[in-house]
Amino acid sequence: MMNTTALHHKITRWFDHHGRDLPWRRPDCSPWGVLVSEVMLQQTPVVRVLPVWTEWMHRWPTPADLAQAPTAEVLRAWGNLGYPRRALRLQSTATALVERFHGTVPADPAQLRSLPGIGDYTAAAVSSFAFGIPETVIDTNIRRVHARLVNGKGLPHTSLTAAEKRLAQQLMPDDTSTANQWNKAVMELGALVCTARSPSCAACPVLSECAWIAAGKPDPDYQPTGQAWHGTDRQLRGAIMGLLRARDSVDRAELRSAVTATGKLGTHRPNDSQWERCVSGLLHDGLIVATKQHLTLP
DNA sequence: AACGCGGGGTA
DNA sequence: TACCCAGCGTT
Repeated sequence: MMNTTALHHKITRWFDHHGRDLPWRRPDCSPWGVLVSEVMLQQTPVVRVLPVWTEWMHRWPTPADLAQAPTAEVLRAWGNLGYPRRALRLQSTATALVERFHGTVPADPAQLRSLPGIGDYTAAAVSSFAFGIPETVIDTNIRRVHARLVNGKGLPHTSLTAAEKRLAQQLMPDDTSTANQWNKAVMELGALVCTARSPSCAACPVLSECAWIAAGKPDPDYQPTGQAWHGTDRQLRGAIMGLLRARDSVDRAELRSAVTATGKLGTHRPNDSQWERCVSGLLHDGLIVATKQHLTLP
């Protein structure tokens, strides 16, 4: 293992000067605000989350506020962040916080992990960022920095390995305050400098320690297979949700023409089975509800 | 371990 | 066009 103390110093110092001033990082942001930001940031970039988070925290500043909100309004406020099941789970988490934690956010990662939509990453992130508990945080940015800096790989493997977890724990500073700064700093380094596509190695504070640089920046071991979009169920589900966010309801007989008229499907024309599969899937997920004649948000 | 799940910005 | 993004839950 390399000299980790030098890495800690260089990367946290870099963060002090170059870290972004994001609202959920400010000292006056509540743990609830941190939790909301982390859920919104699950697979959605910072720039798209910013305006939605700001409006969200204005409307529902505490878990109790969100728990009491109409779910249809919650889904509309979620807007086009994507993966709207996250919004349902966030409201369910708000209810659980009221019922099980007196309306507060627990600091214990195991208790956080028990909440709907809170996985290993989000539990560790909230525990560290909101409460200063030095949990080992591992997100896609941190994995990529570790893969390059320590292992000399172009990108980490698709799935998180036990070896990666051990490495992340070994790299954690012993000092609590430094450990929490390290979590934020490595994540930010991955987001701003050590990016997936075209990293800005000239701006990197640990360029001279980087195993990937030393190895001649080899290409990733594997070929990423991107998600399809055009014609998929996700596209159609998203188009149906987009229509219902803009309307009170839609007549079931007019669903196809109304969704098609939004233009969100491009040239794709779903067949009967795809329409049926997507509508029943949205019903099953609780993202829409059906009366005899209409579909609406919950 | 692999898959389904949104949507938009970027190279 | 393909890839990427502060992942999670299910199979």
